[in-house]
Parts: sequence; C-alpha cells; structure tokens
Amino acid sequence: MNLKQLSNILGISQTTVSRALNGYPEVSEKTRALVLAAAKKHNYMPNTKAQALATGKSKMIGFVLPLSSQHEILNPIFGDFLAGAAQTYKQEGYDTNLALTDNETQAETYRDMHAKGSVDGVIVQAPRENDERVAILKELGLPFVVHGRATGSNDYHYVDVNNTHAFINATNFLLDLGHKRIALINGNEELDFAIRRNHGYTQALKDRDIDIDHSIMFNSEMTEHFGYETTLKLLALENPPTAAVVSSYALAIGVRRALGESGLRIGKDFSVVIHDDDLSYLRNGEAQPVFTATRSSIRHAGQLCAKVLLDVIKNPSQPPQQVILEAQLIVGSSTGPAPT
Amino acid sequence: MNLKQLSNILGISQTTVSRALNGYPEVSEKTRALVLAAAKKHNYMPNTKAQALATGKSKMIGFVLPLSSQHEILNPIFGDFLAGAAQTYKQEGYDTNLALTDNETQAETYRDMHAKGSVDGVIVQAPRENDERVAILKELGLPFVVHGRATGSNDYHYVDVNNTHAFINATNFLLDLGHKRIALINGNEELDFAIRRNHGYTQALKDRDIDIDHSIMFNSEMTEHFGYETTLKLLALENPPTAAVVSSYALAIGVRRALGESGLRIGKDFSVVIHDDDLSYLRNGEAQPVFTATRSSIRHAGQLCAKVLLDVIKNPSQPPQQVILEAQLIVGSSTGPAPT
DNA sequence: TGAAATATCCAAAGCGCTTTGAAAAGAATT
DNA sequence: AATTCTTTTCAAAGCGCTTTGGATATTTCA
Repeated sequence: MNLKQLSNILGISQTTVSRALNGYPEVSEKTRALVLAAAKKHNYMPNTKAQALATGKSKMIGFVLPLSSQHEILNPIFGDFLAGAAQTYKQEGYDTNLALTDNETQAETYRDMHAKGSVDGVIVQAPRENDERVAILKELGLPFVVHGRATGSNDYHYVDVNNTHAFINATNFLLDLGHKRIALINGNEELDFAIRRNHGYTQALKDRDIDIDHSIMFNSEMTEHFGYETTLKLLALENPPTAAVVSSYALAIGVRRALGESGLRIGKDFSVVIHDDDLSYLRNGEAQPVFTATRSSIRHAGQLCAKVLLDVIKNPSQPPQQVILEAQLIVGSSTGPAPT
Repeated sequence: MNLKQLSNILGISQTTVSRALNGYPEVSEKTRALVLAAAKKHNYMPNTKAQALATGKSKMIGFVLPLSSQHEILNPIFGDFLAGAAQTYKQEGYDTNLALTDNETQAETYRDMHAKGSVDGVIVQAPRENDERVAILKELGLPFVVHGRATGSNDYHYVDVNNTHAFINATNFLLDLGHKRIALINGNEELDFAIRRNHGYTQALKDRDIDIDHSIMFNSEMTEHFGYETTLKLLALENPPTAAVVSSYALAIGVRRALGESGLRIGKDFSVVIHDDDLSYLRNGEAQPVFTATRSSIRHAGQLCAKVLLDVIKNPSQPPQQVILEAQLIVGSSTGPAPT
C-alpha cells in the first residue's frame, strides 16, 4: 500500500492525503478524519526512503561502533547508552543507524555516512585527546554531539560526567576512612575520561599532601581480568595499598575475585570504591548498593545526548550545549575504616 | 556531490556513470576508470535513500530491541551478537537499523518496519513459546531468521545453540565429580533456551536415577543479584546442594559473591558450571577459563544468523536453514570433587 | 448580489538514483 | 565500401513521497 493507492481508494489527490497525514492545516477536519481512518484500515505507512528523498531529511541518527577495540566499546555501556538515546529519538520519529568499522577508518565512516546522506546527525563516543572526529564533523557540517569530551578544542556540543570531581570524591571518601595508601585502577589512558579520573585521584591525594605513587596507578582496558591481575600485583607489593579506586564495575568484579582468593575480606581488609555507570544489566546491587560508588546513569546520559542532538539538528547554528553531570556518591559494603 | 553533478563534471551521462560505478559490463574499462577516479576525487557516494527507492531494496537489516524487559535483552549478549551480525552485513553492503519498542508492541514494530519499507530482513531475538513474531513475519513475507528457536512450528530459518545438550554435559560433568545434589539457576522460563536448559539438566539427572528436586531449580532474570540471592537461599537449606549449573556468567558472579560471603571456596566447597556466551567484554578468564563452562560464542552466532539472513534475502523461497551449534565444555577452576 | 477573501483541493515538478529502450559509434564480415 | 553485429553511450521514465503554485469551492463583506 502506497500513497497513490490510498488516494485512489479515497478518491482524493495524493497531495491532500499527504497533507492530511502530516497534519497540515489546509485540509478540512472531515477529510482528515477520512484519510486517517483509511490509512489505519489499510495499515498504510509512508515509505521512509521516499519521504527522506523528498524532504532531504533522513530521520536517522548514526552511531559508529569501532570493532577492533572490543573491550572499550562493545560493552554493556554501549547497550545502555544506546537504549537511552534511541528511546529519545524514537519519540521524535527518528531511527537509529548502526555502522561498524575498524578503529582506523572510524573518521572515514562519518564522512561516508554524510556523503551517502544516511543520517541527519551522529553521536561520537569515547573521545580521545584532540579527537580527529570532531574536526571532520565540523568540516562536514554534520550535526553531532560528543558523549564525553575531546580535550583540545571546546566549541562543540557534549554531555559528560564530571569525572574529575567524581574521583576526587571517591578518593576523599577513602582518605576520610583513614586509608593512606590508595591504588587506582583505571581505563585506557588515551581516553579522555580516564585522564580526568587520573587527575581527580591525584588531585585529592595532593590536597592532603600525600605523595603520588605511580606504581599503584594502573591504566588499561577495563576488563574483569585486568582488575584481577592488577589486584594480585598490588597485594604482592611489599607495602600493599589498603584500598583502591576502580573505574568500572567490571574491573571491580576482578578485584573482588583476587581479594577473595587471597583471603581478604572486601570492605574490611581492603576497601574499594568504584565508578558505577548504573547499567541495567550489571547492577551494582538492587535496593542496597554492593560497592561504594560514584554513580551516574549511562542511560540517562544517552537520553541527554539524544535530546541535545535533536535540538542541534533542528537549529544547527546555536552556541555549544555542554552538559556536565555530577555523579552521586553511594555507600555500599565495599568500604570500611583502614585496617590498623 | 550527486550523480548529476558528477556526470556533468565528467561530461558523461548519468546512466553511464551509474553503470560504471555499479560494475555493469556495458561500459568500457577506460570510462570506468575515469568515473571511478572522479568519484573518489570528489568523494562521491550514491545517496542511499535514492538508491533504495530506485531499486526497491533498502539494504538494511532490522533489529528490534524491547525496552521494558531490560535485563533479558539489553545486556552484553545483545552487543556482542549485534557486532557479529553487523560485521557480516557490512561486508555485503548492508546497514543495521535499530528499533526500540516496549514488549507489547514488539510484533507491531515488525509490521511497521515492513510497511515503511525500511528493512530488507530482520532478526528475531529471544524467542518464546509459539512466538507470535514468527507468524507475523511469515504473513508479511519479510525475510527473517530467528536467533534461538520458537517452540511450536518448525518451518523457519534459525541459528541456535544446542542448549539441551550443553546442559546435559554440564550436569554430567558435575555428576562425574561425585556431586549428588546439584542446583540449577536458569533464565526466565518463558524463554525457549531456558526451557531447553531445564530439560537438559533434568534429563541428565534422570539418566542417573536421581530424583528431580524442584526446590533447587530456579528460573528468573539472569542478573548478578538473582544469582546472589538464589545462592544464599540454597546455602540456607537444611540439605544444601554441593554444586550448581548456572545459565550465565552474570549469574555466576552473584553466585561467587554469595559463596565468598558465606566463607565457601568455589571449586572446593561448592562447584559451579556456567554457560559461557564468550562475550568480548565479560570474558570468562583469558588463557585459562575461570569458571568451568559450556562455551558458545554469541558473536559467532551473530555472524551465522547474518549469513543465513543475507542468503534468505537473496533467495527467499528456500527450505529452512537451521543451524545448531554445539557448545564446548571447558574446564576452569570453579569445579572439583564433591566434598565428603 | 457581486467582489473579495478564505478555505479546500489538486496537477505537476522534483528529490537522486536505477533501468529500459533506443541511438551512436566501432568492429567485423562480406 | 556496404552491411551486419557489437560495443558503448544516452534520454527519459519511474521509485513513493513532499511541496509549490494554481484552481476551485465556500464564505464573508460591502
């Protein structure tokens, strides 16, 4: 069933049917009702391709998924973020288009998407220092918003968590419990959020005149395995830390495993504060949090990103919208006073 | 840059340019080379919408994500599956279209996608008993393949793991270690795979003349929390089991937490065999598996589903392609002889 | 009642591509 | 050299929609 057929059935021109469907005022309420009823009856829906071609808007938002760096992106974070974002798009009639690439051709993918006219806007994930994607998207004039921040320029739209502040808080929380030697287990240090978390951690220590010990600061892929291995290393030190700030729930699972195998009780012999993205699948407890954490819902971030992007699509030449979310400190059972 | 502009630049008709680009034989190699060079130079890519409209093929595969049932779908499994599938599509020039819906209108969403002409085929996830989606898609004539199986009819394309066999193996492994009382912690019992796993488990017990005790069989959402709670319940029984077969890694993390808090050593005091989807993000160990598991890569399943779907799109009226994958039993450190 | 204003509708063009059917050019055959 | 057969190219139609500009019907006002 297409427009032509529907208008034939109704004995009305395509123009009028189209207008009736799209809510234009120059059509009487009587015929509009007729049209709407017929459309529903015959289950008519406008062909999106034809619509896109005629209007010049594709009504699609693009996501680019890098394939090679599996751990960083292809993770539960992505799913939750996407769910939040897509949900928001949907309300405005936008669809979601996924494009996979290897890391090298990622920027190229944005260029292609634009050339092919398949999206009206895109979201940039996991920005790095001076991320080239930002430059390219600006050059193309394709609306975009960054989830996170790309250190370097600052004139673009983004939604980010205040990572620095979150990790200052996390570290302070442990310091207040009397911990003096606190490790950091963090994400890959090319990524902006990891850099900021490193900063927050060191900042908090400096503020209490505690020397930074780089041998208990770790940056890598945020896997369970890395959390596990790192914790074993830490415990094997001659002067092991009594606590750690850990950048994700997945890492923390590895930390807990290592502690368990070493016979240490979490929250008693060793304290852990994590950053909790509040993933719907991997919840940090239900009513009661398990790990003490700085929590910030990634799904909510997805919703905000989407909202901003839709706004930017509507009105492209507006000043940068920059949203900073504050993580909330929640206390679980993974922290306790420093052992004496 | 569009076809018209490009052909103007070249001084060649649109027809010839289009043919040159699409590899048709009725164009000389000389002009083809010219066209290709110019296209690359001006970064020309055909507008997908126009192409789709002209050809009647959208070159898009649809995924429907139910929103309300967060745990079951919006999880790492989905990400990995999608990555595998999308990777395969991409090789054939297909894009991925994501549609979110609440659970109730899920079938409706497939209908809409088809009416709007936005996809050439779809994948059905997490089938239930006599899943209505299968019926609808057949009625629409929209190519589809099911990931998993929808008990009931059997004349459709699917890719599935041999869940029954996997759980027979898992249970037997524990039985061989001398465990007599083995719990089952499994997914929601409306889902086909959970039903089959239940069958496999009971089958193995029956084969050894062990009575089925429904009070140590659990079906629900496969969350860490459910794993944790269930294990605490099991340990509180007057006659607690000495082992469990667990349907996912996430569940098993909860099981391990409960064991740890109860002072039980996993693989010594209590054995656990899991089903491991080999997720790229949540790996069950690296070189050495942590949990003893029946492993079957969900990403691989995604690739296979995609391959089948592309094949079906090309040749819609073929006999059902039905792929059954066998899970591989891998031995980790979560299992040991039954305590005496 | 007639002119002006307004409300309703429609025919046709155009979005950027593919593809048919025909024409032009070149090669092969007599 | 004239004819036939291939190869190469092109003009134009069509995919299903939106939208412009104009036509027709209806209402309003003098």
